[in-house]
This record gives sequence, C-alpha cells and structure tokens, in this order.
Amino acid sequence: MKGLRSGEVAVRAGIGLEALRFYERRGLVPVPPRAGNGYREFPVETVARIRFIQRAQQLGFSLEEIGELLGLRVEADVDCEGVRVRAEAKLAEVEEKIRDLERIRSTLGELVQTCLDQGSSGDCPILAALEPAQK
Amino acid sequence: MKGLRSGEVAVRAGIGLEALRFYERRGLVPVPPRAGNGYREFPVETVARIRFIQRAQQLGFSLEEIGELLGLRVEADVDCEGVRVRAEAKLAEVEEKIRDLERIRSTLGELVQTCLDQGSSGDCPILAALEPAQK
DNA sequence: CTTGACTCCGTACTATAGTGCGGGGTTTAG
DNA sequence: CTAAACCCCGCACTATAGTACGGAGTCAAG
Repeated sequence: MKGLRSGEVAVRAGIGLEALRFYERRGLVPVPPRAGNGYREFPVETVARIRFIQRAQQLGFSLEEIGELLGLRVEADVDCEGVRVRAEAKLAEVEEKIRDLERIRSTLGELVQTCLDQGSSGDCPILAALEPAQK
Repeated sequence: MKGLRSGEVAVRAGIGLEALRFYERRGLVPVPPRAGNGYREFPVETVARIRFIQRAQQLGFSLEEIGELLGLRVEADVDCEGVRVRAEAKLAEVEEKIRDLERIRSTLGELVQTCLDQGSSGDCPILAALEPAQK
C-alpha cells in the first residue's frame, strides 16, 4: 500500500484537512512523500501521531510542548527522564492554575452570596467590590 | 482642573499607553474630550474605571464580559440582578475549569508516578500512554 | 530656538490553534 | 466526456489582549 491521502488521514484522526496541513507546517507530523500527482502519501502511523497530539493536548500541553515531547522520542532511544521532567513541570503548572481558579472561585462565590443576602436593597455589592474606594 | 493626560492616566492605573488606547477603542473607557491641541483630557474617574477592569480580569472576566458588566451600571439604576447572574455564570465556568484541570492533574500525576515506579527499565510509560496501541 | 519629553494616529505584529477562501489540477463515477 | 469529489497551494481571517512602530505635531526648559 502506498499510504493514506490527506482526506483519509483527516477522517481517521478526526481532524480537519486544514489542521493536518497546519500540523505538518509546525513539524508535528513528518512531511510525507508525494505521489506522482503531487498528492501527499501519509504513512499509516501518521494517524497514531495525531492521536498522540490530541491526547497530549487534553493533558494541557501546547502544540509547541508536544513538539518537544515528540522530539524526546528520537530514534530507538527514548529520553524517558526528559519526558517525566516535562510531565512534572506541566503538573506543577496545572496545580498552580487550579490554585488560581480556586481563589477566583471563592471570591466570586462570596460576592454572589453577599448579593443574595442583601436582597435588592441599596447598591450592588459586586460592582461595589470591583470599584475602588469611590470618590 | 481640566483632567488627566493619557500618560498620567496610564501611570496612575499601571497600564501602558497603548493599552489605554486599546480600552478606549473597545469602549471600556469612555472617549474623553479633547483639549485645543488635540490631547485627550481624561476625567479622574477613568483611573477608577481601569482599576475596575483590572479586578474583573483577575476574576476571570474577559474584556468583552467586562464591557457588559459596565453596561449594567447604567445611569442611576444599577441592574444588580444582571450583575449577579453574570457572576454566577462565571462562577460555574470557573468551577468547570477547575474540574477539568483536576482530571488533568490526576492523569498527569499517575503518569509521573508510574514512570518513577518503573525506573529506567523498558520504555517510557508516559509516551506509551499517549501512544495509541502501537502498530 | 532647539532639544527632549510627551502626545497624536493608523497600521502591523505578538502568541495560540486552527478555519476559510479562491483558484487551480486530478481522479473517479456515471 | 462531464461532473462531482478530492487534492494542491498561498493567503487571509477568527478570537484575545494587548505591544510595537513610524511619522508627525506640541509643549516646556535651557
């Protein structure tokens, strides 16, 4: 078999044609050889490659980071430690983001509660809280 | 007093000149009158307005949403309920984002742990987990 | 009166992850 | 043989929140 055409790859991986081209330009998907007519002939592994990208994205890695991750998987010898270190860094990032959002959640929750408590008397406590000491 | 000049406003609010122009274009900061020389003369409240924007941003509101929030504060009568409803919606969004990140955190945590457990024997469990059933 | 600081404006660029478009060539089914 | 369906490419555009640039006008000090 000669390989998959772009549309085939896109359908199997569940992405758009344009996204496939985009990944190719970004170097996330190896540039495939061309058939006589200029059509790209993707090796079947390309689909797996794209699924890898999708899963890594779901874990919060950016395309650039995914590129690095893929780069650590060079030739036969995989730099497992490098991968782990990156996963740990991403984990720390995610944890920090969770802390940020928790702070936001509690502030927002308090604001809403205050608003509910006071009923429709006086002025909006939410806007008041956002306002600096009004002149 | 005639009002503040752009640089003055930017310094007091702790933003850049360009950001101020940007907020003005977006309608987040009311278009100020001009002095004879064409310079903008900002009312002092502009600084408070920008601080409002900054705080709302810290709570996760986008500039567009902040625009809506500001719009609810029309004339004398503030639509407190409208504000609360939006705060509640934002709270729900934040909570969902937290849940997403928690899922990510646990997956990432497990991957890292597996990697640490298995030492440097065999292949990288993290990459393996991202890889679909390898051909 | 010149220099430096400040202001104006429109335009373009940054990062992220794609999407959409138009014009062309190719392949396949009827 | 023709028409639909597929493929190619480059370029432009989406959203978000600004930042940067270049040229020009203005203002205050020396």
